[in-house]
Formats: sequence, C-alpha cells, structure tokens
Amino acid sequence: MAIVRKTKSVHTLLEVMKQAGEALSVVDLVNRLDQEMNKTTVYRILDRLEDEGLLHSFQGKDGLKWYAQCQDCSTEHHTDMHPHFQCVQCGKTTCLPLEVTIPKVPNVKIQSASLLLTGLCEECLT
Amino acid sequence: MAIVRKTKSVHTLLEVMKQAGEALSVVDLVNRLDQEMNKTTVYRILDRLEDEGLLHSFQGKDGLKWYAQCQDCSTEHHTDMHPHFQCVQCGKTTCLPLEVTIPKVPNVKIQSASLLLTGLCEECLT
DNA sequence: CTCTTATTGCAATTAAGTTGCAAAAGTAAA
DNA sequence: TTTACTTTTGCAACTTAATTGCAATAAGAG
Ligand SMILES: [Mn+2]
Ligand SMILES: [Mn+2]
Ligand SMILES: [Zn+2]
Ligand SMILES: [Zn+2]
Repeated sequence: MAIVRKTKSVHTLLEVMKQAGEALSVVDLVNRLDQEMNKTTVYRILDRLEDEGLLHSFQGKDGLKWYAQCQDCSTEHHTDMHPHFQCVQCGKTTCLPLEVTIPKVPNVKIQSASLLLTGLCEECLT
Repeated sequence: MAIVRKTKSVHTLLEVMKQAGEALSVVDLVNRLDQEMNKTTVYRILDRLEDEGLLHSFQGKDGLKWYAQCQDCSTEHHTDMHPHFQCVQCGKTTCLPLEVTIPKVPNVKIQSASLLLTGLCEECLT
C-alpha cells in the first residue's frame, strides 16, 4: 500500500472541508483553493483522502462530484452509506444521518446504494 | 406549449430504445445512432421525449446520463420515481419496479428522490 | 545532509454536453 | 400542388469537468 503524506496542501484542503462543515463540490473546492494549489492537485488529494476514509464522495444532481467529511471511516472500513440532500434553489448540499433501506432485488448482488434527495432547504423555504 | 413532431429521427430513436428494452446511456445512443443522426439531434430528441413523458432520465454511477422508457407517464403526469440498478462489471442498467421509500427529513421540502443501486447483475454473478 | 519516493504544477488532452445559425423537413392553409 | 410558417436537424465551435504525462519539488527515513 502506498504511503499517504500529510502535506501542506492536504492540511489546507482538509481545513476548508472542516470549516465548511457541509458537502462541497469539487468545482467549488477548486475555486476556493485557487490561490493555494493547482486544480489537478485538488482532484488528486480528494482521491487520496477518500481512499484513506477521511472523505466520501457522491454525485450531485447535475452530475458534479461532491465530497464531505466522513464520521467514522478508515482505509479498511468505508461505512458512509447515508443519503444526501441537495437544495434545487441555493445548491446547499448536506449529508443526511439516516439509515438507507436497501430494497431486495432478486438475482443480483447489491454492493452499494446512493440516494439523493432534492428539494428546498430550510432557508429557501422561508 | 410547443408542438412535438414525430419525425423520422424520433421514430428511429424510439425504436432503438424499444429494441434495447433496458436503459441506455446517451453516449451509447449517440454511438448506435451515429449513421442515422447527429449527436446534437440525439440530445435534443431525448430532451423532448422526456418532456413528453415517453422517456425518463437518471444519472448513472459514473455521472453519465441514462434514459429508459416510461410505463405510464405523459406531459402532465411524470410518475416514474423508481430506483435503478447498474452492474459494475458489464454496465447493464435497468429500471427497478419498486416503491422507493422517501425518508422524512425535518425542515426541508423534498421534491424528488433518486436511488441508484450498484452491484453485480445476474449474468455477471454466474 | 542525502537518498528515495510521493507529491505537485503546468500544459495538453479527453469527453460529455451545449449553443448559434443556416438549411431542411413537416404542417396546414390557399 | 404551391405557399407560408414553424419545427427540427446538421454542423462546427464552444464550454467545462476531469484526466494524463512529465519534469520539478517537497517530504521523510536514515
Ligand atoms: Mn455524506
Ligand atoms: Mn427507469
Ligand atoms: Zn437552499
Ligand atoms: Zn453485469
């Protein structure tokens, strides 16, 4: 297995994720980190951090890739199988700490499930 | 409302969808119809057929857009809210005729839910 | 410090999807 | 069938997310 170095760039990126507190799209991250590191570096670090179990990713409603912090994952245990919510108006995207009920499907072996809910967030509702 | 003409291209595309019987990615469709019509035309026809309620679309696991035939939709009634399954090995992608249980999320208004299951299909299992 | 390996920046590339515009095809009335 | 009008199509150019190759740089072990 490859060693994963905690470089300055890695620290910076993780700090941004922590500050945000919610999910961020890669596009957003690339913009936010424009002064700190190269676009390619953002993609590569996100990839490594996901392998390491510090972040998890999912596809947003527009096909963009999003990342969020994991609660309790590691290289061996990737247990972040929760649904996500994306506001159609403001774009705010969050992890939902809910159990996802995987339906039984005959004759196939389900390996993972991704559930994306879209609608209006609390702020956009009022 | 705009008139939607059943042109030769539309007929050809619908025929391909019918023959396939299962979901097809736009990329796949563009390739299959390469001799019959332009890429842009494929995108535009799919768009119209979705508006019309003859097809529905969803995002595959790799962010590609997929289309499948609707069972009972129309311009007014878009009631195709079922989950989809995508085989990680052969790519075969199908509609699952199952009720999707939308979890209750406090303080937000859920408008739609998309559930994508991935794993191994029947053929790839054996 | 020195060596080795992982990481990074940069420019080029890939590929899905979109857009503007002129030409072609469909529809209905004359 | 012709005419007039509207929708659809092809084509080329464009946009943008994501990837790749390679040389330069930074991290860490000893
Ligand atoms: Mn999450
Ligand atoms: Mn379907
Ligand atoms: Zn919102
Ligand atoms: Zn398969």
